[in-house]
Amino acid sequence: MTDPAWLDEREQRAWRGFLAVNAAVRSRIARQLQQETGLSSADYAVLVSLSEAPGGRLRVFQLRVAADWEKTRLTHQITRMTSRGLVAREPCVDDPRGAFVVLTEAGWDAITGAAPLHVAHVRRWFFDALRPEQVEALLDLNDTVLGHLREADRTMGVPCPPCDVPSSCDDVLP
Amino acid sequence: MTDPAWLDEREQRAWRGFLAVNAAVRSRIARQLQQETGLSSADYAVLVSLSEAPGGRLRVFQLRVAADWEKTRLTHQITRMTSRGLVAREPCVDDPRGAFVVLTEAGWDAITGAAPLHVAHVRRWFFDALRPEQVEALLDLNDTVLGHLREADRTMGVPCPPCDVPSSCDDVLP
DNA sequence: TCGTCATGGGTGACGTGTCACCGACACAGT
DNA sequence: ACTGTGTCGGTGACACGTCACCCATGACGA
Repeated sequence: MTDPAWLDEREQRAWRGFLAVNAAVRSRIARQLQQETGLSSADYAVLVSLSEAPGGRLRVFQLRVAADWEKTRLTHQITRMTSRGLVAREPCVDDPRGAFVVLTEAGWDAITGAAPLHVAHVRRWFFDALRPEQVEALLDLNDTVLGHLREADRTMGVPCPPCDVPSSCDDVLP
Repeated sequence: MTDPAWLDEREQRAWRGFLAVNAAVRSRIARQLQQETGLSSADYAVLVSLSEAPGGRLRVFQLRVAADWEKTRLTHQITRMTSRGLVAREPCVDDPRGAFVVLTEAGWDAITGAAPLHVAHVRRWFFDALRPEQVEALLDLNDTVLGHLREADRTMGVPCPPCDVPSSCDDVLP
């Protein structure tokens, strides 16, 4: 192991590049999507998660786990999207303190219109640059780091997600 | 080439993982750094860029290029950091409409205190999980994608950075 | 000399994210 | 009944990021 108090030159480059690439790709895609559809990346992520759920409906905490967001962030996001007519809140009969979020007609239109554009941007700014073995390496790196984080959460007190939810997906999709 | 209107299963996993890993690692590091030092990731990035410049001084547009930030974002960030005493603005004698940003005493203290903690977090949440060949693959991926983006900028109208600056580094450093 | 345009930098409004805190409900032990 | 404690969800204040727009300076041609 090298000196743990600092990063060596390779690690430095790898870390800064890791941040720079992600920020650059995301900002390009977010800006274009915003201009073309009026949707932010956060809007898009919520719409995708809901559109992948049966009936376009999800409990708030399911959406929270699916997107790996903080509770309050999601509450505010839903409030704003409700005021724009993209989603709607519905009370939950089983659990009086629970609530559903449902895709509206306008929400369906928004996500079906935005998804092809978003895919095109992801291709253009990301996958068009990558060779197949680089995609493979990325998959490996993702699994490794996410597994590492989950393992750390597990050995500390963090419990498993409270409910069965498809998969973790942050920010921009698909 | 596969159907350009959609992502196949591997691409989907790679892309969502790319976003999820980055968000998870960054949020963990940002939260810990905030708790321990009161510095946000944006604060830290600015402090690092300034601390790497001779005299801890940089023209505003140099800082902007170094961090690859939007102009207004940097202006607001500097204003906030100035009000907290971490940096100071100084007029530029050469260019009457220019301005310098300078690290204050408190700014030096903040960055020298925060850097070792930050490095420890980057190790813990990121490099501790990675084998050397994964770091190598990440370096390759970074260069590939950043090169792709720069190439796209070049063939379109985007000019080169207006000034010679060390290197692009977004958000959190080192 | 007078427009015109590019550059360096800033301001204000507004959307977004986070923190501290609250309310309602369920369930445990006493 | 009575008080924790945990879960599900929300509110308000404040920090952060972006957009549209402004001001000042300087280069350049008519």
